[in-house]
Amino acid sequence: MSFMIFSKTTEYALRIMNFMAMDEKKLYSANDIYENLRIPFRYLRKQMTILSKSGLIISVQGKNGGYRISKSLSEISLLDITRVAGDNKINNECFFGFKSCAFEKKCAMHYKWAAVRKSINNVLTSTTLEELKKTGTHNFISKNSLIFTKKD
Amino acid sequence: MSFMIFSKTTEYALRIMNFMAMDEKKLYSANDIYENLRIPFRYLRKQMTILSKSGLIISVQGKNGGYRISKSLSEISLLDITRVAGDNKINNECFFGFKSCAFEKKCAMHYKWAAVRKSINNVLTSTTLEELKKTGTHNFISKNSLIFTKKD
DNA sequence: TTTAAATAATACCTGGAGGTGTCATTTATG
DNA sequence: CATAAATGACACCTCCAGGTATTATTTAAA
Ligand code: SF4
Ligand code: SF4
Repeated sequence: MSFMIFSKTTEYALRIMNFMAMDEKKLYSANDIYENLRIPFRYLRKQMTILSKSGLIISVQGKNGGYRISKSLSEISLLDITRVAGDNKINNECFFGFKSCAFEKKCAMHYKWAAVRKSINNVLTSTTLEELKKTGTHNFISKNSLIFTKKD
Repeated sequence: MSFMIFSKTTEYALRIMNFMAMDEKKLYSANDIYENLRIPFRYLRKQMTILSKSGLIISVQGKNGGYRISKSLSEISLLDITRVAGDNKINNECFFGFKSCAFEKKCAMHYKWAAVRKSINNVLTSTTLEELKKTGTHNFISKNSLIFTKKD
């Protein structure tokens, strides 16, 4: 199952933050997010706690509690989000996955792959939630899908 | 542990093919490859069988047997190699990992990410083992490392 | 002050990628 | 033919990302 770039957890984090960016001042409950994104409820709860510990969102406990984006949308890049789910391995990595280069001279992939990595980093660094908010009509699955999974 | 592009198995396949490209006519035993790449021996054996079933290499059984690249180096692209280890998921995939798009209008990442995917595909499709062979001095770990792991 | 609605903490379960162990089969060579 | 050196087949183990289950804590509001 090779060739993925993001883990499922990272994808979840991206979807969640993108969804919450719809209204950056609103306090979203885990249930609100679940209803729209249908990420497995318990796992979603776990991720919300992690996101809040990361500082990207703040949590409010107790009745009518929930989560809110903690800073200006223009200050949150997609790279910031991908980083909370795991370590950004793409930066110091050889195309072949060698820990230290096996070759005396640079192989043909070295600079080509560096360029790929750079383009990924560029797009993740330069795209903010604010830009994302301006595009796309955010229906998520609630309108698109008639699949209703049970919460528990 | 997000952000990887290739699975370990795919990386192994790339290293193996790249190594065997040093001498495309030579019959390499699994042991030869192990001595140079130090991929866990039993797993390496398993992968060699898979590679040979894929048609990229042929296997010769019996004493003095081994493996040999099955066609011209210029006919084997890196994409061909990455494909044998798993399905090329990057092609039909949304940045957020949605199976079907959640939005009515394209989000800000849609075309940016398509460009990233395209650049990855370009480099994998256009780089062949032949090109790889021309660059890099192939020492692999045998010269670089003094770590000798036991085979069994 | 009691209740209900929310998050937090913690432990556990599961499937699959990566890795091992064992035996069977093939074939060159003495 | 007998042996040794190679690959093939197949079952098993291990670890961890992803997913569940349960109980504790916080707090608004009836
Ligand atoms: S030269 Fe090739 S093998 Fe060496 S680090 Fe760069 S990509 Fe990896
Ligand atoms: S528009 Fe955005 S959400 Fe929709 S498929 Fe493209 S990248 Fe995914």
